Amino acid sequence: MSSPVVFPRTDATILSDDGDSLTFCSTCAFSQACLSEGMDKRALMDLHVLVEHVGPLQPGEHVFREGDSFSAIAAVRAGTVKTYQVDRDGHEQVLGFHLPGEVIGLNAIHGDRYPCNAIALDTVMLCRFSFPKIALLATRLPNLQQHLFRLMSHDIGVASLFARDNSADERMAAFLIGLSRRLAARGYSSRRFQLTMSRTDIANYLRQAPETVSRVLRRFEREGLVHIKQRDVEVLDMDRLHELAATVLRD
Amino acid sequence: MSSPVVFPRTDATILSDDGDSLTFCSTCAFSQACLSEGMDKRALMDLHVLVEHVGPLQPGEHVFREGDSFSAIAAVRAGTVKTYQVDRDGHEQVLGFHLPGEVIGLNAIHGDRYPCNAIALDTVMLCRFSFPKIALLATRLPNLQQHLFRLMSHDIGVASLFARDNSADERMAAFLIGLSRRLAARGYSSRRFQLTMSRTDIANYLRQAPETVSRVLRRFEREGLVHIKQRDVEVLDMDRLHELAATVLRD
DNA sequence: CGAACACTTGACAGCCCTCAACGTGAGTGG
DNA sequence: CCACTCACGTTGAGGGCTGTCAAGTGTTCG
Repeated sequence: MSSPVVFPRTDATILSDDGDSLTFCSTCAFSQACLSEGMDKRALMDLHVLVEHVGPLQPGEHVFREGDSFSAIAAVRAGTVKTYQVDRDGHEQVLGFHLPGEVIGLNAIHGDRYPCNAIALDTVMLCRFSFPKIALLATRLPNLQQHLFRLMSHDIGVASLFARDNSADERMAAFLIGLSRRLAARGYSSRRFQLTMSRTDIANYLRQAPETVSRVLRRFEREGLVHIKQRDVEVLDMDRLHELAATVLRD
Repeated sequence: MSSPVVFPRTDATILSDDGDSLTFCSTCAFSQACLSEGMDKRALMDLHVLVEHVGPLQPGEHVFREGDSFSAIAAVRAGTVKTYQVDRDGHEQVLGFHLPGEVIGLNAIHGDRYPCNAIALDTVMLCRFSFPKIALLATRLPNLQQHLFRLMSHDIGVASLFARDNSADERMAAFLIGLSRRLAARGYSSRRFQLTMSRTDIANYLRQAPETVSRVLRRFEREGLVHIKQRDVEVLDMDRLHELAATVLRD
């Protein structure tokens, strides 16, 4: 909990930028920008020189804290990052869970300070991008600029998903389906995966009581929707789960 | 309701771009970008040539509809624009109310289609910006690029404010305080203003029943927090209202 | 082995949604 | 000027979902 902020002091953890970077980043959030046609080799090198590899971070280590001055965004390379705020009563509010390939820190550009905390839930690897530098580079690389616009535009809609007044069942189903899809998009299994966060974190994210999360998951298990052992999830009936989630995900 | 989509066909409503544009836009969402130092007169002209003045739109007219192909963002110049989605059961979900000086359409960049509908609640004037053009211009004007980044970054955090675990009172107070602040930021009165949206829209936005909105507002009135006549609001006790809203707004 | 923590399960209550009825104001046509 | 209509808003009664409180179980780690 009292671990140091690792973000502003990455010097010790920056890996050398060897030739493997190109393949190393093939699953990164910026791969589309990097690999898209129309970006010449020189430009690609500029982007890769910009990257600082950070980590590994241990569970409980913070990536950045609320109020830290904003200087960089980061793509999750491995592990899960939780973003959260703490209100003046000390209550935690989970804003999101960020999986490999996803970008954190975009909500800090406005305001020049991080508006939330970011903490590693397991062993986390990051790619750090100085924002002034990547923004400058984006003026020379329209594809990169467009990619940044898209990333931010995407995040605008995500937060409002679980703000709806859906039932506990629907939100939980949507949460599981969402995880499944995001993992599948990065090449992981969509049917079997691990919950890297506690029931309490899930409850907090879905705006429910931890007891409700527990009850709903148990009921899902009894009804044959999923099989859950500790934090290992196996989806048994993707269709019915999807049907439940549909009112939240709108599809 | 069945009014045509006015956004893709602005030709008839584009006003001439006379010399008054510079003063006309002084309260616009892009004024900071336009007027900031470091942007030469040539660049400023480029931006102003880009603008298409749209409107006036009548109440009930749509700015764009969900699924329309994305081509432009727009700054609200006057009036209020409501954004909303409709789920497959036909239920409406209000995403936000957009006041003068605020920008709509930023959540459409990702996906190339508008993910929601936008409708005028009263008489609305807009400034329309072709997104490909303004993005291209942003590669030459770092201040403009930075401004677009900030606008999007800001919108990322807004949606998560009214999540469900706050009480009806707290959310209503936060809604009123939020309106008050946003109006004040644009030069309007922070103590007296009009609700341009119906109780039903407010309820939908706050994830409550219309009856709850009605009851809460009446109670606020009985307790001397506000004076409400129809849709005219007068804030009588800003401090107590702010105190109520604090748990939602986090300040 | 014991302590701390996470998770589960049950009982109960409260907030708010639903359903229903009524009041109010604006616009219309006679 | 008034009756009428219709959408919007208000008010009341009742019930369900889920949060709160409490206790018990399982797991991890020193």
